[in-house]
Formats: sequence, C-alpha cells, structure tokens
Amino acid sequence: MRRRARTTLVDVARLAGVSAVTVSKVLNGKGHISQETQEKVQRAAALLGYVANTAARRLRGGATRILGMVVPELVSPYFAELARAAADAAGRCGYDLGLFTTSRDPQRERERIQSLLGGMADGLLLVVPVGAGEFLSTLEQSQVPIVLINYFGGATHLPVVRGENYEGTVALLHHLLALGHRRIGFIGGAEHSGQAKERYRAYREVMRAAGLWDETLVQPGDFTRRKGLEGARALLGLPSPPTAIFAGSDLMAFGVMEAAQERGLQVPADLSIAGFDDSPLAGLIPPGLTTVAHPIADIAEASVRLLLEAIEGNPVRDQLLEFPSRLVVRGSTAPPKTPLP
Amino acid sequence: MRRRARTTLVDVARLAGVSAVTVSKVLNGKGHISQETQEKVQRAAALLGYVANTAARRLRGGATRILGMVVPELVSPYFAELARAAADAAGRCGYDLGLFTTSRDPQRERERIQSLLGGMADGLLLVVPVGAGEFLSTLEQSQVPIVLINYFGGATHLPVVRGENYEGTVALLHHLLALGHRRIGFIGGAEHSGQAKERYRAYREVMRAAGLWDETLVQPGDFTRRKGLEGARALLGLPSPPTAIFAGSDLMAFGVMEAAQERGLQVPADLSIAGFDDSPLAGLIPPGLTTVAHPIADIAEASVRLLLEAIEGNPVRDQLLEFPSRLVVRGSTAPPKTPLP
DNA sequence: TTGTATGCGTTATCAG
DNA sequence: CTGATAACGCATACAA
Repeated sequence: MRRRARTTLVDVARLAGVSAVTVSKVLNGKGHISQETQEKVQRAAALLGYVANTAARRLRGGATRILGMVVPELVSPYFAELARAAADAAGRCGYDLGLFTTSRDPQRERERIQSLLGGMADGLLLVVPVGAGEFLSTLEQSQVPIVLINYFGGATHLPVVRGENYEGTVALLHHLLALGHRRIGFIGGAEHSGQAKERYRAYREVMRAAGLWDETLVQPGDFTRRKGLEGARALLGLPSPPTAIFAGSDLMAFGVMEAAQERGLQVPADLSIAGFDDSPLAGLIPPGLTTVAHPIADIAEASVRLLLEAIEGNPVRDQLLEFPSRLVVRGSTAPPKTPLP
Repeated sequence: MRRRARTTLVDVARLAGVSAVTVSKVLNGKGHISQETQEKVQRAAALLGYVANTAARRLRGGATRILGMVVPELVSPYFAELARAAADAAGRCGYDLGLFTTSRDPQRERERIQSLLGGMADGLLLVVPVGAGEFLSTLEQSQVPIVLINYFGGATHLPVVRGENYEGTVALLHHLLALGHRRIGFIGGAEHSGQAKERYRAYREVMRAAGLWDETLVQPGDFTRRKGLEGARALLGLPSPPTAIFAGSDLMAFGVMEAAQERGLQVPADLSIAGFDDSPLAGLIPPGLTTVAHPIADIAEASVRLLLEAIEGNPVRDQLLEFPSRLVVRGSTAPPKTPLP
C-alpha cells in the first residue's frame, strides 16, 4: 500500500465542488456561508478525514493552539508534576502542551528554544537556567510570547512566575535549629538551577547568622537520588558528622535515607533528614520526610494564564509572580540524640 | 520596545549582499559556495541571530528533526522514564523529542495525533490505547512514519515495540502461589491500557488454572496511588480478605501499603504486596516492593531506532519487537501467616 | 559559483 | 454568499 499524500484543503474543495477558500471559511467558522454549502463541505471533510496542516497554518501567521514548554528533565517528580499541571491548565483553555527537555545542557536548550521560537508554538513556557544572561535579551525580542518559570537570574522584562525558595528554606532550617541541631549538612541542587542557588543562599545565611557555618558540611548535588546518597556518605564519613542533613530535593533526601540505612543509623533518632519539594512520596516513605512544599499547581496555573493573556493580545512585561512555599514537618526530623553543649 | 519581526533568510541575504538561495545553501551546507561568500553569510546570520522557521521548513517538505511522542500521562514514573529514555536516544541521533500527553482521553488523543501528523514532527512515537481500532488504519496511511509503543490491540501493519507483560505477571503470581498464598487480590490498571489488560489476563488465567478464581478479589484501578489505596481498602474490608495483593503498578502498590498501614497490618507478615514496573522507589520504600521490572530502556531505544530508520527511508512494516520483563523479589512478599488448608 | 522561478497548504483581503 | 489572489519562509530544480 502506497503512502497517500496528505489530504489538503484543495482535495476537500474538489470533492465538495467549491473553492479552497470556502472550505477554509466553513471549517474555521469565519465568513458567511450558506447552510447547504456548509453541509457539503463538512461531509467532504469528514469523508476524507481532513486535518489542517499545522505547519502551513502557522506559517500563514495563524495559531497552532500549541504551547511549548521547556524543562531541564522529566525524571524529577517535580518537573513531571509541573508539566502535568501546565498541560492540564492549557488543556482547559483548548491548548495542547508540547514538552521538550534539555538534559540540563544550556547549549542544547538554546537551540531547542530557538527552534520552538522558529514557529511551532503560539507561546513558550521556559524553565531556564540562571546563567541564561544575554540569551534572555534575544528572547525578549522574540515575537512569540514567553513566560519564564522559576527564574532567579538577572533582571528581565519577560514575565516570571516562580515558587518561593528562600523563606521556605529558612523556615526549615529554623525548625532544625529549634530542635537543637548545630551541625546541619547541606547537599546542593543542580548547577544551573536558580532554585538550587536560592536554597543554598538561605542555608549559608542562616548558618552564618547562627555562627554555625562550616564549609565541610556542604556537598554538591544535582537533585538526583544518587547524588543524595553520595553526598550523605561523604557527610556521614566526616570526623564530626552532622546530626541533620538538609538535601536540596526530596529525591536527594531519599538518597540520604539510604546512606543512613547503610551505616545503620536510625532516622530520626540518629540522623534528622529534610528535603525540598514535598513530592508525592515524601509522606509515604517511613518515617515520612520533613520537607518544603512548593506551590507547583499555582505556578503552572499562573504561568499558563499569563501566557494565554499574552497570546491573546495582552502582553505582560516586568511582571513577577511569586507563590509562597510551606514547611511540612513529618517524622524524619527530631531533636539530636546528643546535642552539642 | 516593539517586537521585531522574525529574522528571515531574506534579511540575512540582504545584509550579506547575496540572494536568499545562497544563504539557504550555506546554512544547510548544500551547494558549492565560495569560501568568501560562506563567511559573509555566516557572519550576517550570526549577527542577526537567524534561526530557520520550522513551520516553513516543514511545509516545504523538509525535516524538522523533531520526533513527536504521545503518552497518556507523565506522573507515573513509568511514562516519565520512558519519555526520558526516548528523548535521550533521539538526542544522541541529533533529534529533539516533543512530548504530548492525552490525559487518557481517547478523543483528545486522536486530535492531538492528527495535529502532529499535520506536520510538526518528522516521525511519531505513540503509546496508544487498545481501543484505537479503526483509527490505526488512518495512521497506517499517514505519510509520517509511526512506531507504536506498548500496543496490545488488534492487528496492525505499523511497527510495534513493547515490553512483555503476560509472562512477567505469571512469574509473579507463581511466586505468590509458591509462598502459599491462596487468596490473591488484584487491582487493575487504566481502562484503555493494553498493558493493564495483559496483566489482568495473566491474573485471571493463572488463578483459574489454580482453581482459585474469585471475582470479588478483583478491583478496578488506574495506575494511581489513590486507586491502589481505595482498591486495597475494599479488598481488606472483605469478609474473607486476601493474604496477598497484586497491584497493576508500583504506584498502586504504594497505595496498598498505605491501606495496610491504616489497618495496622504488617507487610509482609500480615499481607504480601506486589506491584509492576520496578520504579526507582520500589527498592527504597521499606520493606522493598516485589515487582516486575519492565525493559523501559530497551523499549525506548528500539522504538527510536525503528522510527529513525523509517524516517531516513527504510520503512518497516509488520514488525513486532517484544522485550522480556523480569520478576524482582524484595521484602514485601512472604508466606502467609495462616495458610488456608 | 550564484541567482531566478516555483510551490508547499493555509487564510486575509478584496472583488464579484 | 463565494471565489481569485497573494503572502507566509524556505529549499529545490534549473538557468545563467
């Protein structure tokens, strides 16, 4: 069976015995077309299984009703959930969401965004790294509406929607300090993540303010469970190990739990553990993970709303929407066994 | 700042003092162009930040180097992982992967696929529901290469890549039977999922063959944790509750664990629990979840390979690649406390 | 080596 | 109410 060429407007028009323009009008409900012609066209289109060519429509300057979204990766429940929520919000407004990942490779990310800018989507939701710098000015001049999600880099005119990180981290650390912890380890997030930077900034400032800053308690991370495990191994192997570990993501905190298990440490009796995100499993894994809940739904909802407004002719500029995060205390944090003097 | 219209080939040509065709040739490395002209063009393109318009390129019949992938949802680690693996494989071959979700709504799914067929992607990776029936014949005639993933519906000429489900489920149930379980509950998967149907088929046949079939032990599900929780509540509330529960996905099995906790049941002493997928957390949540590992990486790899072959002119038809699944026994299954006589 | 003409499928505009 | 025309941006065939 030979591949049949796509059914086009012209095919439908021929079958219906009218012009292509008329078909276009009927199918888009634009001009005034007689009832009779409308039916003829509808029938012909249905018969041929006609579907408009997105590329042509887009080229002509029309809408594709597709929103593009670029995220660093999808394996973190965080991004999967964010994407799902955005897809939902878009779907409710009759838009589809096309998702692209960058594998945290800035170069690839740019190309991908450029390609999307190149005219596939009506608008873009971007989770960009902090170092996007001058690239953003290119984006600002784009004719495609853009909303940045969780951007914490330099100033930009593009609208930004993000979840709060600093205050949430501060609240979490105060919780640990109030429990009596003095040596609190930290495992950082992905290198280019603005959110990771915020969490680290909060950690450093709180620890410094408390006179507890110790560089050896800081381990690099990347949001993955593996790095959580490795970082925790390093921290627990210290001559004077921490009594609590704050991991920059729940996934890493799960890795910390593994490390604790490896060393036969009880959580929270021997080691308190905290994460960030409040992923669905945080409450499930015994003894329950103390963490910071991020307003994913709000972020997704608001960014889609902003983007659609821009697409539908109401461009927003210099807007910053920040949603609060919330400390969630569960069983993984408790007073240290042997509080230091 | 007014939005600048897109930089086109013509703009670059004007700046470089050549024709648009020459620019096209240089940028695509096609014809023979003098060194000098090439440099002029490259400079001009870089200066203007020129990026080809994907829609135009596609319309012209060219490649977008984008693969479209349609999955039912992204929150299951299963699909997130599948998408990631596919994106990786595509990326290694210089392709991008655009991901679309259907929210398990068959109608939406069709429209979305049609739209993608409408000319955005060079090829399509589809995770379609079993009931796709006559829709598949439309797909078969499409001019865009298509590979079906995890399809278990009726016959089709489209290439299919899938993970094995039946045998894996049989192995899992035999494991439970060998432990001495006689009343084994089952919580099904999503309604339109072919994989869910396979797992159920295996459950029914094994239980019937063992003379242990009891319809009241079957609960509907949808792969989510919530449904696992609800299904388990129903099963454990039975006058004669099961001593083991097999949930059609790990996520649902986690829900079953919650239900066990609610009733104060110890796992595996009072209740054995098994899942399907071997998601990353299956080994993490104490006491470790017995489950069936699905060859996600193989599926993703093979489907992308097949698709790229088709795109690059080597269409495959009537091909079925099935990768084996594997039983993974962990701590959540053990002999029942009080084996029935 | 470079450029001209042409068409991909759609839709806005304007004429009939 | 309907249709002819043009244009979107690119890349191919062919001509110079």
